[in-house]
Amino acid sequence: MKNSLLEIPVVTHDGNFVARYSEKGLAELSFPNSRVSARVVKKEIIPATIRGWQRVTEAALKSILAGRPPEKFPPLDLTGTDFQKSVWNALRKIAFGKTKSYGEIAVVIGKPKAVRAVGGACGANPIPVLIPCHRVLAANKKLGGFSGGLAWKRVLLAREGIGFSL
DNA sequence: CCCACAAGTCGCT
DNA sequence: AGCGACTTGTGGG
Repeated sequence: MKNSLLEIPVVTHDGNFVARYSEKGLAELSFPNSRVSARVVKKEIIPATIRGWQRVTEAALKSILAGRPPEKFPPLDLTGTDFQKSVWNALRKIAFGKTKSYGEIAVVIGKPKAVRAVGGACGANPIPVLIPCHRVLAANKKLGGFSGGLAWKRVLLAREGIGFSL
């Protein structure tokens, strides 16, 4: 299943993100951090279904980067443990422009003491931005960390008009 | 204020 | 089995 992932660049004003699709939907998304050798798959071999998802993904991504809530999300093909899926699911419920702390997420999934585990699951989030791991701040509204690069977390929060401490 | 530590869970070595 | 990771609350200097 992993081998059949289709890699497609998503061009935005902030650089080229890379989306990876499985037969079930969007499986991964990465920041334009390292200028990945834009290994573009020939359009002809991209199934129409995936081209449709790509269009939605691109629109959603651009909306968020422009500070607007996305209208639609592509189907997501999440791979992970039950614990991680619970966390990611909780993350998707955070309203645009709102934030939650790692501790609050832990409570939502019914394991109030698993705050640290939540951090780990967020770090393992395969689809940043669409699954708003950046809307999760530490307890005192401080930034905490971010696997995609702290700079991105700040940019994303700023675009959504979210305030935070340092 | 800064440092150390423990706790719940996952993934890599 | 051990350790680090997008944490947090507590305790001591």
